[in-house]
Amino acid sequence: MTKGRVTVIDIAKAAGVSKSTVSLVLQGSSLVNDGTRAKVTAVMRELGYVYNRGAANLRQAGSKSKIIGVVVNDLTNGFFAELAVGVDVVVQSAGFVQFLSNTSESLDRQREVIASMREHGISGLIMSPARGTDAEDLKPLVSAGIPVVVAVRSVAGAKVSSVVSDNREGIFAGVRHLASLGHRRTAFLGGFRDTGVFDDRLEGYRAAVASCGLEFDEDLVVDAPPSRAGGADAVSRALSIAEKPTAAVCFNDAVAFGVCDGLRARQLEPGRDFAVVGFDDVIEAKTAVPALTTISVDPQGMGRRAAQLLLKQINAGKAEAESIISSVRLVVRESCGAPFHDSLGRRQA
Amino acid sequence: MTKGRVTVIDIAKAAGVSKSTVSLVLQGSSLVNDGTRAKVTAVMRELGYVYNRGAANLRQAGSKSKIIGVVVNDLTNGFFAELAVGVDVVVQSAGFVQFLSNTSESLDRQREVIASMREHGISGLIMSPARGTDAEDLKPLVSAGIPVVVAVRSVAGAKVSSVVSDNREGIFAGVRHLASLGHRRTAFLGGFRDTGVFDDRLEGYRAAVASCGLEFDEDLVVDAPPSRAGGADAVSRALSIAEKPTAAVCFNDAVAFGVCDGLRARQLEPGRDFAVVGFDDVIEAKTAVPALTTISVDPQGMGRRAAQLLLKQINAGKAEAESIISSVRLVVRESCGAPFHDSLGRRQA
DNA sequence: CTGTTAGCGCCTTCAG
DNA sequence: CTGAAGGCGCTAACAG
Repeated sequence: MTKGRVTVIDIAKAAGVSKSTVSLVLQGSSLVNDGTRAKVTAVMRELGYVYNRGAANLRQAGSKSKIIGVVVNDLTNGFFAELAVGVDVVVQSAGFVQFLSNTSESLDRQREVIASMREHGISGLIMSPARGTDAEDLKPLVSAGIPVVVAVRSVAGAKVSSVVSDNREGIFAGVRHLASLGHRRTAFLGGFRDTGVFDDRLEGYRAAVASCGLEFDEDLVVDAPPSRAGGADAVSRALSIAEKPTAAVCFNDAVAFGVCDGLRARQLEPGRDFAVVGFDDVIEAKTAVPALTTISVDPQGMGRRAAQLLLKQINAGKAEAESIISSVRLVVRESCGAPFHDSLGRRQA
Repeated sequence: MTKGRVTVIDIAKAAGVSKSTVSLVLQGSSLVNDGTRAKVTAVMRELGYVYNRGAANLRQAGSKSKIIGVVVNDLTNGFFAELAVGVDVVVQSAGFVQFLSNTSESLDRQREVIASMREHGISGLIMSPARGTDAEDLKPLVSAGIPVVVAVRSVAGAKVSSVVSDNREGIFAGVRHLASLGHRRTAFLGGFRDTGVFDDRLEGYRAAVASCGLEFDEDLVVDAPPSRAGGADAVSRALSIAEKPTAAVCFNDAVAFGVCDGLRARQLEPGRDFAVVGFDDVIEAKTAVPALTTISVDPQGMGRRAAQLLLKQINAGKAEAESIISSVRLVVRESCGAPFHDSLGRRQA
């Protein structure tokens, strides 16, 4: 049974037709007699034939491999896992399969996996780039005519399509929401300063502060790793300054959770003693009993959109880069309350 | 620059050697002059040559495609995302790439992706099977000589290797831990009854109850979807019975979080008014300020082990199925306390 | 509608 | 150490 692979020739012989006929059946061509087709498919099933895409792909001039590469900076982060799932959904239903690799924010690793993917002849690439990714890194891809879509994080100067969320607007809305509840000192917590996403969100923060007639205070911007631990750290630093904030918008939900941890460690109840707004809506937030008000982006949706964009470009042969800014939504959870605070972060009345 | 693909012929011509020489260089053969090798590699870089694995693979009799398939039932679940990352780590460092697909527990989808992967000539498959996966589903793979490793969930009757955690022992330890703290009525919450994992864990529960000289009460076993919402539901059902439990071991961490949600909704503080033990250690638990005592399994570690096992089998050509039972660890978090309770779940003293 | 004839890009003899 | 053939499994023209 394991006597070498079953090929079109085998099934042609067994079905008493020629290989070309088999090939036509394989491609669902209408040029073949229904009876013949039935017989051929029957034989294929019987012999346990499996199509060899590698060979087909080799023959077919171009490189329509039906495989698309997906590179993610941190699959361990629920947000990116959801993104990958979103991509997978449309990729799968389009008859493609996805190479998925995790870079753990390592540029070297990213280079390696992209190289490896190229060797396998991917017909397109979707990536949420590792921090520090340069337009130069994508250069070889685009000059080889491989469509690329970057997601979540954009790569400055790269002539590729992108799907990013409306970072500026999200934070803007969050800060204004808090301001409308009476908060006059809202901190911006978490995130790495060397990223475009941080820049965009910080810009939203500044804009909102300005538009509310408040004063921008550099001390209220506390960078930290975008993790739960980072959030706990950030809030403790934020609360150690003279004029304490009474609320915070967080770089992402992981940070927000960490901020809650940090608050509780100081006997402050998030949502009651200190208002917290998260960003990104990772898994926990979705499946949870409401805990935080969040600026919600739909990672699966972004993944789907990125994949659709990529497929469009693959099918179109060649199209210029296109950018999608995925809109965000402020989700106010009733249960987290919206207290007014004094300048020490204590609840008023 | 996009004038068709650069092939070995192109680079041979440009370097003034024959294609075979180039081929030898590609495989790092020692049969080639150092000077020649240098020149060839230089030309390769210059012309932007990319190795075509598809073609190589086609020629090389067998099907050592350097790609391994990974099928996961729910990538959205941090546990499985970690598993995939673990697999990726060793797969990548072995020079393979991974096809990763998500089945969302759909058997149809699972069949499709496996078929698709076969067409692409995967040299091995790692899967955490969708619920209801049958030994029959894996039959074609094994009879085609493709090594398969199932992870997390075993498939009864399938002659494939597996890497599962010690479910029985984990729950056993959890229940005994609670008993040692004085809990005499510990519930077992969450999980689907139609899975082998549930069976194993339930068996551990029964064994522990017996070994502690307690009475087994069917009412204390509450099945529910292994999600946060399921956990909230399960605990509310568990607390609605006459003789209330004072503690619970949970099917997994998602359930445990849900249980905490449910407790808080009833003004009970988890860890103080009701002891909760989680299982699986998904991301939240690891990055969190300690919240729960958990029965900890290391999903990345399982992924790594599964991948190593698979690679071993791939390299060995053929080996019989091998099973690894990944040990678990009871992690007691100080901060969650270990209170004694009365039969109403109220804290004593 | 079906059979024949060439290769896709690469790797493996097998001689030079 | 290098060059010349042949073929992996499949598809793309053409003939029949």
